[in-house]
Amino acid sequence: MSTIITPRTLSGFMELAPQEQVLFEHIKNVLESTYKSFGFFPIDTPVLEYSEILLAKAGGETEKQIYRFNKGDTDLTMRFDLTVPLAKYVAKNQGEISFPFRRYQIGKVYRGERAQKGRFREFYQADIDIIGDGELSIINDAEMPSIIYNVFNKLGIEDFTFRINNRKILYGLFEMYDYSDKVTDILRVIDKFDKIGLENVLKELEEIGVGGDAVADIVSLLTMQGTDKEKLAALKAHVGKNELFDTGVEELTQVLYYIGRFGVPAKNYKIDLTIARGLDYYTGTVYETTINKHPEIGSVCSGGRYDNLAAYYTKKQLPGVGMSIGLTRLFYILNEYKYINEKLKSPIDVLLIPMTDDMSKAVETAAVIRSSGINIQTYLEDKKFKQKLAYANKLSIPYCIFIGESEIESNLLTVKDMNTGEQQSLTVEECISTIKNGIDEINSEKCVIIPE
RNA sequence: GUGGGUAUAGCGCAGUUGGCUAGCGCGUCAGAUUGUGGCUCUGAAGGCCCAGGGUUCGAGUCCCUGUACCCACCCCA
Repeated sequence: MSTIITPRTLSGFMELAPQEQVLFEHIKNVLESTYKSFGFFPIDTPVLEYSEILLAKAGGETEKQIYRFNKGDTDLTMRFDLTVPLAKYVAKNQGEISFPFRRYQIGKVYRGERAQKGRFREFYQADIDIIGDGELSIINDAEMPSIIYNVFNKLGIEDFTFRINNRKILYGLFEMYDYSDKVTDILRVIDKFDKIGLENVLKELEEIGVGGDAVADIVSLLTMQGTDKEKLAALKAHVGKNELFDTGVEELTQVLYYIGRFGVPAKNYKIDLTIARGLDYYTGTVYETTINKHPEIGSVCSGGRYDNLAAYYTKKQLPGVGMSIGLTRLFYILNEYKYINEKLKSPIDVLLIPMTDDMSKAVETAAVIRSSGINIQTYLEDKKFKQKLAYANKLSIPYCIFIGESEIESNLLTVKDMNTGEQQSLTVEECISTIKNGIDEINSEKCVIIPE
């Protein structure tokens, strides 16, 4: 015998059991249908691109985390997000696209970093972006979270918070105080405020050579507690000294004004001036979203506004705004903490169990039932009756139909509801409507059930 | 890339001061008068104890090296 190779999967690559995969697909479908309901078209771009395309802007951290290799003379890179490929796509097809261009894309992306709890090397992103031709209304920045709100709402996730900021405020503020050259470092430290607290933030800032009263003032402004109104008021007190800052404050005010009009409840969003992250192409509004019960896993949906995404590929000015759900991470949280509705884990509605040697009646009946839109499998193997039932049970199939001699004789089917254990004799038509009602009831349930 | 931890059955884990013929739970498979699953009971299959070297009469247990994985940092969805 030849050598056995241990079957194993790379670290950081999620591989699901079939029943979990069904739940994953359910969630994915909710995202997709919701995105469509807001007027987004799907696109799909390759997993591999020329390195020069994907790395046009990159540099720094992203470059280190990239999967890159050569095939022959071609320098290839695996996409690490869906936004850069979108930029290429829009630049390449700008002649055919009708602006504003609303597209969604759900696909796997790759980052060669160390895997961790809730952090993967291969993961799904579910992006929505709106790209404008030359200009794009700030109101789009308020619509974005409302779309994600709808997604979460449909899934059954209610306890989450959009944390919203505007980078112009941050950049303007640091311009005011002549710290422009150190913005990136400063923001990285301030971003840790939630984790390490005010004192450590100030200490770390001093370590990177940024200290004094001016810095303390900025930090206390950015980390101030209070309502959104109070934060906006505090920001407005600084208006008039820096144009960029003023624009940022104005934009944030607009976004906050409209987000409620788009139907997002006040409990689901707030200003957080310490948010600065996301890839560095963001230039205005930025968002981060956390499931309130599991902040340790990090953001499940981030995004923001970019003034000119495709600058590397075209001279045309193409501003956009987008958000991206980290679907793999979201699923990981929901699955890990058993928040997913187990009732949805079978793609099979009915298992038809024949009890005669001749299966013709069973096979024919299954075809009739299937044509009515019910997912049905016929159990064809020669096993004991209880094993057939156990099979249905293990796969969480909600209904079984038995066809034996007495059923053939009476021309009625025995239908068993696997949850209640109840059985009844029904005609094919009755059987179809009974099962359909049951299935509809199950499918109307939410995917996610998070206990209080 | 930096720091810490872990490596024993498909999965989750025990293995006490070196004495192992290596166990337990879950899962898998098979049975408990052959048209009724989940619960229970009985039984079975399944391990080069991560790899290589060393100490020892004797190593799953101790030491060294390597590798893989996990956690944290960094960064991010």
